[in-house]
Amino acid sequence: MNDKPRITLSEVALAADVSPITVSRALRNPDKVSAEARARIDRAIRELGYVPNPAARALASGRTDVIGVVIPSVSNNVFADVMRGIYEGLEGSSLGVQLGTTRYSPMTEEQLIRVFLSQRPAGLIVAGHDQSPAARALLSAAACPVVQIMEVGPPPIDLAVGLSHYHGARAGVEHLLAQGYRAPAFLGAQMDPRSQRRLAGFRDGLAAAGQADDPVVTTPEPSSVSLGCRLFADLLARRPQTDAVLCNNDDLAIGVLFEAQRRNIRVGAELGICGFNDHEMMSAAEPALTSVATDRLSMGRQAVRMVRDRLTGGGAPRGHALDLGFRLMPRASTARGRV
Amino acid sequence: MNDKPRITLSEVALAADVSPITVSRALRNPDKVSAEARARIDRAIRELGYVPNPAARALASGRTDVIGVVIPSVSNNVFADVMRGIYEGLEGSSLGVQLGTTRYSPMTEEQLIRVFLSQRPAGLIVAGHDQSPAARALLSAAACPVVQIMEVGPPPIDLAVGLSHYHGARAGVEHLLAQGYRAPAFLGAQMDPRSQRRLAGFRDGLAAAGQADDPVVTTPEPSSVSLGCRLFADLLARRPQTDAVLCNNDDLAIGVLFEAQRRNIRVGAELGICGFNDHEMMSAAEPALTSVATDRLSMGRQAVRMVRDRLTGGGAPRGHALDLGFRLMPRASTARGRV
DNA sequence: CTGAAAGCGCTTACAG
DNA sequence: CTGAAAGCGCTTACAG
Repeated sequence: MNDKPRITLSEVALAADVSPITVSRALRNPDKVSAEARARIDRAIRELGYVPNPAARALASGRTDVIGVVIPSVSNNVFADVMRGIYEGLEGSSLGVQLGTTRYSPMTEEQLIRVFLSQRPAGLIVAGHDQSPAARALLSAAACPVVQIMEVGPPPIDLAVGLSHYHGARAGVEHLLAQGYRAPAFLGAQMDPRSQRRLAGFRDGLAAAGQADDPVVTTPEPSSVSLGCRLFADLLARRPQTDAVLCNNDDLAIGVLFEAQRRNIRVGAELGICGFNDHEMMSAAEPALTSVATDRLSMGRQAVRMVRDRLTGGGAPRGHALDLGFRLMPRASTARGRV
Repeated sequence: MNDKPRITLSEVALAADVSPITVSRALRNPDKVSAEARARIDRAIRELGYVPNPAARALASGRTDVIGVVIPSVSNNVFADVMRGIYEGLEGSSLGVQLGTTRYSPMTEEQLIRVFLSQRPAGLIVAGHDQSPAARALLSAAACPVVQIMEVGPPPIDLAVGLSHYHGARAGVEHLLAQGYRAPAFLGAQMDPRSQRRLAGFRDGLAAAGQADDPVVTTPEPSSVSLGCRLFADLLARRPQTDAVLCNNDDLAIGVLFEAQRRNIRVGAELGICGFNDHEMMSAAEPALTSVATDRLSMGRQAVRMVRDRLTGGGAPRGHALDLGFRLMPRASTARGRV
């Protein structure tokens, strides 16, 4: 591995016959440098293949061109979508991403926030509102914009973008009841704070409709299609009269669909299924599955936009929360009348 | 946003009554510092809440504690799994991840590699073997370990871990033929280099069995379940005698399953379906779907391990490629005899 | 529009 | 086992 000596800003300056400061300026505020100087500098940069050293820049300026992103997991397709939105939002900027995953542990999250903040990032994007008190204190005192994503409702530490999971789930259960299902149940995995809020929405929706029992099957295990099969089997064993399920997310809903098919239960007519997030596969399924649609992509995009707006001087004031809402997508899986 | 002045190494040194160098050493090689000094330093660090400045460290040492990861996309669940493996492999180290996505563009990939390399990362993990010539040149000259993931076969630039997509797909089509299907077809989306290799494996497998026609439907669009439905519909319109499909990946296979159900085609008996990767949902589906299993998680883990081993002095020699293999998982969707 | 000086917070050899 | 000196490659005020 050869360590070819890097080209530095001073060498560019020498080649362009200006001072290093002027090169630095040409890189950051090109319009504050004369056109002639700029031309010579650009040429020198190109010919020498100069690439700025971000560590030196960060040390000298006390800032970094990196947005820290702290999420529970990358292999959860909800966060995968959010990440894609973040990358899309970053396009055209020189900002990079430093990604950390908490595996749903507030301790790990706090540790990551501490480390990320110590690098003086350009901004921080963190999932949810349930940080540890110490983490919240760090974020409140942060010298950069902080965006809490996924959820709105609790007052943001700085900025927030997301939706109300409580109301999304409540809309789901209300839809099931409106379709004429009498004994809806809730299936949940992972049970992170957003899932808890969805469960609360489900319970309140049921209670408002005068339903007394509490038909809920949850597990802390990470969500999956096969888990959906298992949870549904458990549910039927414990509460055979169940005629509809609101699933914590779409994976579980697909699992319920498969398990119902295995048992020759007619989905729609005999069993209503509603998912959450409206993953692309929901509308492709047979029968098509009802879900509560969320816009993970724009969640990521908007989070980056909020950081970028702050960086360019403007941006929303501290305390601003952007509610992206949700949309119930009724499909054949909750069409009780039909068939 | 208050900019509270950071604690520096010198302040820790002052508090611990040693020189800054000793603090630095205690941080990097604790066993080269006396136990007493170490105790005082640890205490000072804790009490002052000192966090090292990575930019200063990077500038002074010419190195960074970050592994650059360059992949096509984060919202593809194959890469999501790989990323999780990478994070698992990182546990217990102080290394971070800088993630870049190429959106399947070799130009963007080259640009990312250039930028990442300019930051002198601890290592670089890049997807595939199809970098631009300029990118290959950069990687060959890199001062850090470079691991090409996803695939083995082409000689690695430095290190590689993956599997042969050609042989995986070939095993898939051979299985379909062995099960007695007469007219298998190939369905492909995205068609990145790995997909192309799978297609080649399919074609060679067919040809070896004496099949003359070339039943292939592909699209450059990103893969999805609904795309699987559409491609299968196209395929049936163009080649009604098709009695089995080898899908480029599991999303498409699930789409084929749903579309077959919609058309009352009996999966298994009338139509064989084989996916690729063996996503968790394949075994949960009804009927369970055959797939070629790949181990994305250990791909990520092993890639990190290779970097870490190099960093600690040892590690595999340049040119080493680790073949993780694949495993055909025969299930009901290709059980032609049954039903 | 341009530049000389100082400094960001560490680590690297080199001594002892 | 410990430390004094120099320097990594930039940017920040401050002048002019």
